[in-house]
Amino acid sequence: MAYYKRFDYPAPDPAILKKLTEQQRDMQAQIILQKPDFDLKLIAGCDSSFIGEDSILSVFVLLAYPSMEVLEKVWHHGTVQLPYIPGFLSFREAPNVLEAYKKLQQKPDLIMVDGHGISHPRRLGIATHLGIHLNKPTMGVAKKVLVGKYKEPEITKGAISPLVYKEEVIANVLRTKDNVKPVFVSPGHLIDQETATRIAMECALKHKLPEPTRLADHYAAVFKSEV
DNA sequence: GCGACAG
DNA sequence: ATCTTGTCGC
Repeated sequence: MAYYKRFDYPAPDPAILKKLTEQQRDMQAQIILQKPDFDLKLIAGCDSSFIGEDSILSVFVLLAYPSMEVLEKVWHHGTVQLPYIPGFLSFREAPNVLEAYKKLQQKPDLIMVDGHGISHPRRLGIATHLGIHLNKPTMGVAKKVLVGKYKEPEITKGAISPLVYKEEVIANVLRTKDNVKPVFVSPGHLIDQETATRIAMECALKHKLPEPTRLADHYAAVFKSEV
């Protein structure tokens, strides 16, 4: 059996990959990046963790903005159908994430996703993917770069540096805490780069990760013991 | 051909 | 993502 590069995963069926890329092409045409029209009151944080090789646990935490008070936390446990392949993360995780989203009693004005938005080879990171499926403003906060080049931002909190890919700014490298590695903030859908960056900074209290994704990550670990 | 590669 | 020990700093 063919294996994908250095990963020990079976290579995806070429026919499946073709369908995925075609789907991405269609989604590409729908990405809207502009000043959001919402009056931000509710913001959600989203994150997934794995239990074994194909068992996934997705979590949503709903917070009041700007108080950052936790209002709801929901999760969904399921099975993934595809291996992790850089650039195709959303096809592996989004189905389960969408199931978790359905369990929220109240829907947020904006979703902050653990991962990239448009800072992706085809501008379709998981934050963008989810935004299009839900027709909801989304933004991505990633811990590591996927594509693009950047200069290290100043070492002080609040410093930003553009992430450039093919002559285009696709994210802001944002220092959310002094002397700590920066995060990569990019718009997902129905929001613009400036607003996404401002909100990420406003939600960064005492930690590197903004509260929404930090708490989603935290509760993912907590709920894991309940599965 | 050689690295790089979200979670 | 996950597997893992000690270690540095607020």
